[in-house]
Amino acid sequence: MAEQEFTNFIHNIIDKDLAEGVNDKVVTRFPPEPNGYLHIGHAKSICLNFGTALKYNGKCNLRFDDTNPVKEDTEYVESIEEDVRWLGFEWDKLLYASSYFDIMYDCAVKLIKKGKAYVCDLTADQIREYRGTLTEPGKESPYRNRSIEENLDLFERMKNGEFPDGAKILRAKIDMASPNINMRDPALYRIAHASHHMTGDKWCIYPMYDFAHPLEDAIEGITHSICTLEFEDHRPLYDWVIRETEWENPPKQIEFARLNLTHTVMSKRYLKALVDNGDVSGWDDPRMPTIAGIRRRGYTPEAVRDFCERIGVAKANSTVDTELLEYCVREDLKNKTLSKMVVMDPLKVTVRNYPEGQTEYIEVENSKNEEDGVRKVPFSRNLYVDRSDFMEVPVKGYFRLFPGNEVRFKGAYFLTCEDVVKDENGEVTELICTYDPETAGGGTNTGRKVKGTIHWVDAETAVPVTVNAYGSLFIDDEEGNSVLNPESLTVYHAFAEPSVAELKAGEPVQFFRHGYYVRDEKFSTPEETVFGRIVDLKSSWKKK
RNA sequence: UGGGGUAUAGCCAAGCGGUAAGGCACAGGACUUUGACUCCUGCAUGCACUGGUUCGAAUCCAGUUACCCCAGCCA
Repeated sequence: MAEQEFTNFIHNIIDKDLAEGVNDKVVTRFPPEPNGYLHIGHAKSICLNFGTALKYNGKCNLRFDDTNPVKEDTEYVESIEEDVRWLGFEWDKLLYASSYFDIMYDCAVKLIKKGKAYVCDLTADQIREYRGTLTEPGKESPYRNRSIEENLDLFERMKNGEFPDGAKILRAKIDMASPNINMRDPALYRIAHASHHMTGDKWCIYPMYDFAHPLEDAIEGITHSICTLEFEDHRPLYDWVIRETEWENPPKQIEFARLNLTHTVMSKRYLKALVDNGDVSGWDDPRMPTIAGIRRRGYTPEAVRDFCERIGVAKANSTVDTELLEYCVREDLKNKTLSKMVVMDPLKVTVRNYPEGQTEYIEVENSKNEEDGVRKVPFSRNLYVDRSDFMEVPVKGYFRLFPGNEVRFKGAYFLTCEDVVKDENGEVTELICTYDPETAGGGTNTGRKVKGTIHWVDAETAVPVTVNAYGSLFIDDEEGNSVLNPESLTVYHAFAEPSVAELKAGEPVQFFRHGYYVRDEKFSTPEETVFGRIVDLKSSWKKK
């Protein structure tokens, strides 16, 4: 695939900053809070941050924004590292916001000394009342004008653990009448007697996001701090913290719209509920929009990166059609997969005029690319074809198997359906066909043309496999809300040509007509080989 | 009804005063040992709406409308 140059409004900003000498280099960061698994929406942010650094020959850090000990866990740290690496990015430094707690504390003291922060004794409820509303200004806390000395003393005692959770809080002294609620004396430090996954019990006060994040960026020398739209209102506070704590090269916060995908729920809380309720097998269930899930489903990092570039970056809220993601997956897989013959819904075929007990080995190319070579596939009197490749009463335009019609069995012979065997319910259970020995190899030299070519497997040597056909986890209800799709998983007991037994776990393969699949080692057992569907083939026929 | 944002095709998205890129989807057609792949072709007299400025406006100005975000001691 030709590398295309994708650019976006953030690059425009950086170009300008570089041209004007605001910055002489580019340093970005991907700053997840380790409180859950990453999903495809995070992939957009990862590609943006790491990709931007790459484009400008700069650096990008992976930074865990672990300022809230009660929600964070090392398990998530590990999964995040793995996911970023899987996507193919290398961080310059692996960092933790928690390692800056000392510096942050000093910054808070500095603010107090400047008269820009104070310790407030109001309860959470009182603070909410004092904050005012969207349309009415707030009112000042009675503790707002404590002396610097008293604030210093109180804050130190907060740090020393003299007060219980919620008893006191450190606040910025900005403007209780600001139309921007974030500027109405926001909380800087709260008391939380909780054990932190990195710092243990060293601290019992923890910085709030609005205070911590700009400091983290400034400490690391981040030039462009890219975040999502909901933080736009926080930018004045971000800049305030940087300014008041007096940093020389202030980072610039730039906001972009987070990714939404059709038929996909991206909320961490909701995804966790799916896992907890047992609606899915885990965070890495192949139907989950998590990076772990799509990885196990067989999506490739190349495809995900391509997707993230194609969707672009802008400030308009939008919902990208899942079809584009699937297109990217097909696009990547089509040139790196071998093709195999697998019959999902088997229908027995007996080749009436083929010698009983005879088996021949037919040469079939492994893919469109000659360099992938050929393999031998057994053919005999008893075969299976896909039920969907036969229609007793063909609809207009159907050119596969139907009574009296001749089709090509891929790589083998031309076969004509002569008879149909049914059970007592009238179900077709078997097709009686004849083959033309003159058409060996697919009959290119007979001059006769057939419109249909279908895949098949030899009944004697076929390998039984279980195939999980993953569909959309969500569908829209009448109101257009996303609800769980009860048909998100269809299990097929299929028959495959013998060579699929050699397929390795995680190695994508194309099953003719059906799509791209991958062997799922997590489900496979010595007795049962399990494949999962990565993505369907596009077909103009199925839609008619 | 305070503040901050956003509106370009079915879905994304370029565009930054000189006459609407590109991709997905869709529709035709060619090719084909799988109806896939590949390759052609088509797809906004118009950029939320209404005015205005200008030789010229998606781009500038004014007003209007719609949608999103903000009242955690979450991030």
